[in-house]
Amino acid sequence: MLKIEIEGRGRFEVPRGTTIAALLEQAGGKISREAIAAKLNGSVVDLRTPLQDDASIDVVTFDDEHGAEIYRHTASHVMAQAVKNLYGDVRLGIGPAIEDGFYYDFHFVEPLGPEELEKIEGEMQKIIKEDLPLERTEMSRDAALRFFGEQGEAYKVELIQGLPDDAVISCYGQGDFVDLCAGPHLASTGRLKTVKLLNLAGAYWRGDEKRPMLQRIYGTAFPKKKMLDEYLARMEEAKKRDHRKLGRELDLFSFHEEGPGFPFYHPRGMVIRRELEQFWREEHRRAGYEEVQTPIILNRSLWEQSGHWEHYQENMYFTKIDEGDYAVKPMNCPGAMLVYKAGMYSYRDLPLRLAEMGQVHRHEKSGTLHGLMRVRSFTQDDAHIFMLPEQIEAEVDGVMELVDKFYRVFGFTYNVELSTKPEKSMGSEAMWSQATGALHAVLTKKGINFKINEGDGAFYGPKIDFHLRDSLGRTWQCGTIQLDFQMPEKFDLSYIGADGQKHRPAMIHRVVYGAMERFIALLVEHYGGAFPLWLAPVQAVVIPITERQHGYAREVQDSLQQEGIRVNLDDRSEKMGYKIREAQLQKIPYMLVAGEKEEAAGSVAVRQRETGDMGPMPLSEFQGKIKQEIISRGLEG
RNA sequence: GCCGGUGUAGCUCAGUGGUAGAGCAGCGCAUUCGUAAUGCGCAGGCCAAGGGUUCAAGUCCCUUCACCGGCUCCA
Repeated sequence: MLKIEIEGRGRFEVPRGTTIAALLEQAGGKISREAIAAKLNGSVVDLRTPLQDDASIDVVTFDDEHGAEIYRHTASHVMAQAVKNLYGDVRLGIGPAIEDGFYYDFHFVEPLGPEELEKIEGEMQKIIKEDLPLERTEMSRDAALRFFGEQGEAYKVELIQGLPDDAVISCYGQGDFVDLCAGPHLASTGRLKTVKLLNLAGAYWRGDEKRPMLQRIYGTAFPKKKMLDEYLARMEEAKKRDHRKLGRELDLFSFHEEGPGFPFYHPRGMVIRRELEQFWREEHRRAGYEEVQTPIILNRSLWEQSGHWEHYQENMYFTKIDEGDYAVKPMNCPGAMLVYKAGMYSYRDLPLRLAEMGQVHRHEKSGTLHGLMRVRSFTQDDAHIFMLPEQIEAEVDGVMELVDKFYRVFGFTYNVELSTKPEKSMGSEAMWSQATGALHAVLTKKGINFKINEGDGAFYGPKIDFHLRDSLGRTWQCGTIQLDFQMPEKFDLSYIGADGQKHRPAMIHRVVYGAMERFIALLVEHYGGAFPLWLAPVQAVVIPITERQHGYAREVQDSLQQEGIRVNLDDRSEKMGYKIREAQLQKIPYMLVAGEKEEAAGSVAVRQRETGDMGPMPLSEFQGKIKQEIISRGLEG
């Protein structure tokens, strides 16, 4: 008999070879119903695993770390089986679980239409009802290659060939469906409760655009119908926050066929942008930056010198002036180089922090454009820091602090990535490892959690990226800190050291917001259009109850306007309820109702967007209060 | 750029080969109202663009453009 300890349930004795599932059944209670897999001595295994030695077991349920992943991975296998049942002639790609769901990539002979999803879902239900056990089998590399080769599963064959020599090759099968898979999986298909196929998309095999494009079906699965409903409801809510929808509804910006990827800012969107810039200038002045501006169009020779001509050309726009070739800038750095070169610097002048709100143009592929998140013309809140080599760590640290300060003001949480040398790059291996090492050191020293993004650096240097999430959970790169030893070299930058000799400065490229466009898009989604007072395009609207108060309402408006408050007057011939409704929908922070009583008292009845009616308040008092709130930018102190 | 989908009034959407519709928004008139929609009326369209099939095309076919969901790429 084996002695098995079940975490939280005590010790059990079972004969050797008993499966975990059987043991859990013996243990009784909901544990056997809720178990998805088990941790056997620390590693996650199938419930169908037979026990061979004394061990301790920790049950994995849907809410545990790998629970949902295993659950949905099984769902993806069931989907693949359903697809094979329905459309025999189909080759399988890969089908992992992802955040909130799963997908499977297929190569169909005839492309699949979205109306087919329902049919596949129906077939999945059948398979679930059959409650087929998922059997794990291990096979030798040759056997596996033969097995999948005979079935014409070319992609699986490729996967097997790519496995390391010492890999255990395992398959999971349910019914007559067998898939290459490391597992673990649910014990049987019947353990799946609700599955839902969500959408259909194209995806390159192995994410490589030179390889065939497969069709990817996305879906999700939950152990309870209610959880699925909640998930779908959450997605619906998230769609309402989509900045493209709110941008139109709140009249912030627009796009036109005449300029795909080129945003048009409307007056209200422009207010947000200017407020962000103003805040940015204040903070950067405080952090020791000076501001410059460089031209949008510059001569080809500059781009050849910077390396953009060679490394970035496919993203650039070109034009001719007289007979000369010019490029529209895709980055601000070469301009900043020329600014630096216009002067003479001593080591005492460094670090020199030159900031630039620089509008750049990049030719992004048509399919990648996405509202304000991904555009072809955007303004970077750029800066180039020229410094002594020994100042690198302190400067990187300073920028990280600045980024953190900014994101905290807006209540964003972010994740950090370190991107290393890409294939297409300039500079020696030594330079790259020195620069990458420096960034790595600062991140480690600050104790920041970060992910390494192999090969994702800029062509001139490695970078630390800051990513924010949109309403649907997609992440977007915003802030970035790029360390660059290349440009100073290319442009022969120098400073005079204490020794009276010329030395080469190091340089950082960095943005905090990233791009104004993207950051605004994220703000719209983050706040659901209800901007904090200091950013709100319209901060207050005066609502007279009848025409008799129009004169007074105008006085109120004038008085607030004189104080620099963005205030509208709604003097249309509508009922108050109508005007309030509209102001609420426009997410205007304050509604100031001006009726007979208020006029007599020189007050306004204040209605706040979130809290509702706050009752009457003398106009002067409201004025002081709103001004204070604007100045504080919603921050404490 | 690639795969799939979608394009009808400012917005949201009906319209499945036989005379372009609704709600909201807009405009006009009436109404003068106390915290999320007052009533009546009037306008508003080269059905994304171009080509084709047909006696007849918003509707079927082709091409292009834009957008949406992904992939790739990136701030």
